[in-house]
Amino acid sequence: MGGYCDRVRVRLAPSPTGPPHVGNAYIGLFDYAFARREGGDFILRIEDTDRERSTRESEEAILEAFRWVGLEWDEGPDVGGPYGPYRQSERFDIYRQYARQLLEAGAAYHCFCTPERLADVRKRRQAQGLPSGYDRLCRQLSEEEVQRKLDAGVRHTVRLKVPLDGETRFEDLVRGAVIIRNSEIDDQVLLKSDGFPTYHLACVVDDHLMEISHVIRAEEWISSTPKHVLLYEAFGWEPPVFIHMPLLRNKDRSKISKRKNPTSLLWYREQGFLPEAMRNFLAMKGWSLGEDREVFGLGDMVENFTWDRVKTSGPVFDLKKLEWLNGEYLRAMTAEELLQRVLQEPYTRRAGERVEKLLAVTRLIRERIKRLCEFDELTNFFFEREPYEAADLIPKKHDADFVRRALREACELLEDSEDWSAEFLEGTLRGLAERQGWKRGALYMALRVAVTCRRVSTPLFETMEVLGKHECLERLQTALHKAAALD
RNA sequence: GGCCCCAUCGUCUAGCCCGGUCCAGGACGCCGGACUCUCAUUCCGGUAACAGGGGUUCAAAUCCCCUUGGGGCUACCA
Repeated sequence: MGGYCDRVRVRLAPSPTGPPHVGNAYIGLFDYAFARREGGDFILRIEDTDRERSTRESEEAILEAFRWVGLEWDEGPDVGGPYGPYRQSERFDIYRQYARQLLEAGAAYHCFCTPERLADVRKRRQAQGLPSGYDRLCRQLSEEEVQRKLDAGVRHTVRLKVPLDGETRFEDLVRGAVIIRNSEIDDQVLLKSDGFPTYHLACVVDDHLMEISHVIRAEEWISSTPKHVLLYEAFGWEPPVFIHMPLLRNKDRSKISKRKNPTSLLWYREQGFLPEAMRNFLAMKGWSLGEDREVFGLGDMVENFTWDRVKTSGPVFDLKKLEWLNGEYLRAMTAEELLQRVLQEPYTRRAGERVEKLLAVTRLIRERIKRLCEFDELTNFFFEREPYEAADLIPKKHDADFVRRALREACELLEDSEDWSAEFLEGTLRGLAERQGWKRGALYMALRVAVTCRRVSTPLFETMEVLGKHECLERLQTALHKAAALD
């Protein structure tokens, strides 16, 4: 099956025209898994043939983000390799040379048509029910005419001479045979009028020169693949194996887009999704480990990777499941590990606090945090007193009077205590409730708001222990003052 | 419009390639319950699908065809 030798070589080829895209990471994950499984090479190639939109900043962000999700490539613009350069903008001479070769062999031709005429032709053909494309006007030009126009410096492109009849087919490894009549295929532009190659030329030339054995890419490329196959034929090269992964989808099933979904890896990172959760989640789109196991690592994927477990229907990108997965990984960590992850990005502005306190706090939010970016919001009251409504102190089915009594009694009871452990606090306060005939929940709620300034918080007694006696009593006093104004 | 790809619970999926073991399994979500100082975690339980129609066959989610639906491409963007 294709290839020049048995070695598996795959490539991920992003265009640096925007923020790092989840779709790229998705494909990269499969590149990586397959390459590692087969003991092959994983190459990163930057496809910056669009000089209008490509930027260096984007390229750097992409590399950084890919590293973040855990992709490791063997060859690429940053690490080098024997098939470089790995940035297409640095390979323009190569493409021009191969385009010339095609021209000389009569497999390609110069096209002098203007964009206006092209648009016009397209419209006309579509109205006639024909495949919209170029009408091949310049394909008939005589050699003399072509030469005259070239000498006159007329702007032109170079197009592939697609066979007028017959059909082109390729065998997609996961989808089977795809066959298309050549009459449906457009005479693809290979060299733009600015002399730059199009994706199609650059991609085929590079995949050949870099000895790529398997081209793994998204489904949206299926319809260009026959053009590529024709290009391989024109060059007399053997095409690689093609694999088209399904397209990630928005909720409405359209191709995933930033209008309807967060698509930038940067966003996921900022939000505090773990790279391991991200990988796991992406791997589940279109591939399954089997045995109903959904939580698995990259290593598991590599070890068990086969193409026959890849689905071809487009999966909806479902944040809910990602969040759940993220929680699974978060809860599997120790408080120490979790805190380390919070500090390293950092996801918090509390890095300067005492480590013991940070750790104690982390222990209390470990089962409550879904994304690392929630750390500060979840723990803010440990570090500062937050404003709250006095009315919040009143538990359901109780009144202001109850609050005042409860807080006063609690203060008196705790004021002289030496012990401030959670166990002690719980025992004492439970005793208070029992003696007074109060509902425990009500007493705790009043205290919770007084101490944490919130109605929803970490467990009361552990929280009080972390806060310490002094701070707790002061907060209780504050609450008492607030409650005094209540009626 | 033309061409191509796809089709199991709301969502991700197992099963399909190698028809019977599937009145279709798991997970997320949702709903209910247990636990409980709130929230969360955890644990139980429930909800819910083979798009439709024809074939082939003793037997079809599984094979074939059609229809319908969804998606992609249709650029001198990738």
